[in-house]
Amino acid sequence: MSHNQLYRGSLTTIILRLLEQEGKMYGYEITQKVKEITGGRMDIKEGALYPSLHKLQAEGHLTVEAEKVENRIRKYYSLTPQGKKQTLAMLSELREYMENMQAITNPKLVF
Amino acid sequence: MSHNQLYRGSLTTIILRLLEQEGKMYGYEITQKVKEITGGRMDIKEGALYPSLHKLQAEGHLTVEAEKVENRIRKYYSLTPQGKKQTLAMLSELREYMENMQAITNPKLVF
DNA sequence: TAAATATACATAAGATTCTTAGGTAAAACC
DNA sequence: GGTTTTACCTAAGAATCTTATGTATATTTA
Repeated sequence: MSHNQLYRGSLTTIILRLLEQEGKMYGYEITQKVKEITGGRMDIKEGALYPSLHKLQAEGHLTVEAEKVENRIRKYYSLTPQGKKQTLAMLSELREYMENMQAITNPKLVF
Repeated sequence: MSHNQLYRGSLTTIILRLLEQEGKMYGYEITQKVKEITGGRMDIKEGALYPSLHKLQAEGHLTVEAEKVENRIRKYYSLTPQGKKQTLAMLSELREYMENMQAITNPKLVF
């Protein structure tokens, strides 16, 4: 993801949020989208991405449909209703995480 | 830390930043401080904390001095010069992480 | 006053999530 | 024709955490 341990644990949130925005995406597309959005500062590794997608699918958060484009297979993933709920939950947890880390690293001044 | 995978990878940053602010702290004190700052929403587990402190010390980021208070041992940790550099580096990485996650989850509108 | 909780340290087994390294295959570029 | 890009995949090992357990003293509560 980025040589940086902080990214550990956030891949699921990223996948879900991108799918919520884009409707449906295939794996390789997700890696490129993340590079594009972050100006190359984040790099989703395929060894992390594909197992994550399979797990989300197994848990019922994603559905998949294969499509043949230019003689190559693409597997398009999209959110199930359960996956949409999960996305909202994880985005809310991300906000709470950031607030907590802000509170710890930038303590408010007490008079 | 918090049932939530997002926190995975941020313990080191938390320890270093608290030590930067407080000068010196002992392990148990760190767990209490984090609870206090986050209103109980974060809970550093001892099974994660102590190995982390030992690792930071082994890497040369922390020094330790034991002190006996009310017949109990406290191990006070403080930042080495190298640890201070590391703290700045990790805080900068935290900011970059948050900016990247913001960019992905709250995409700016393009007109 | 006895039991429970809080303070204070520690380690070990197992879970989870990642990186690294490898593999297959077709299209596009040089 | 060889390299890069596109597109999927898995397995071994690393890193970080949780859970469980252990030791020991002090304080609070029933």
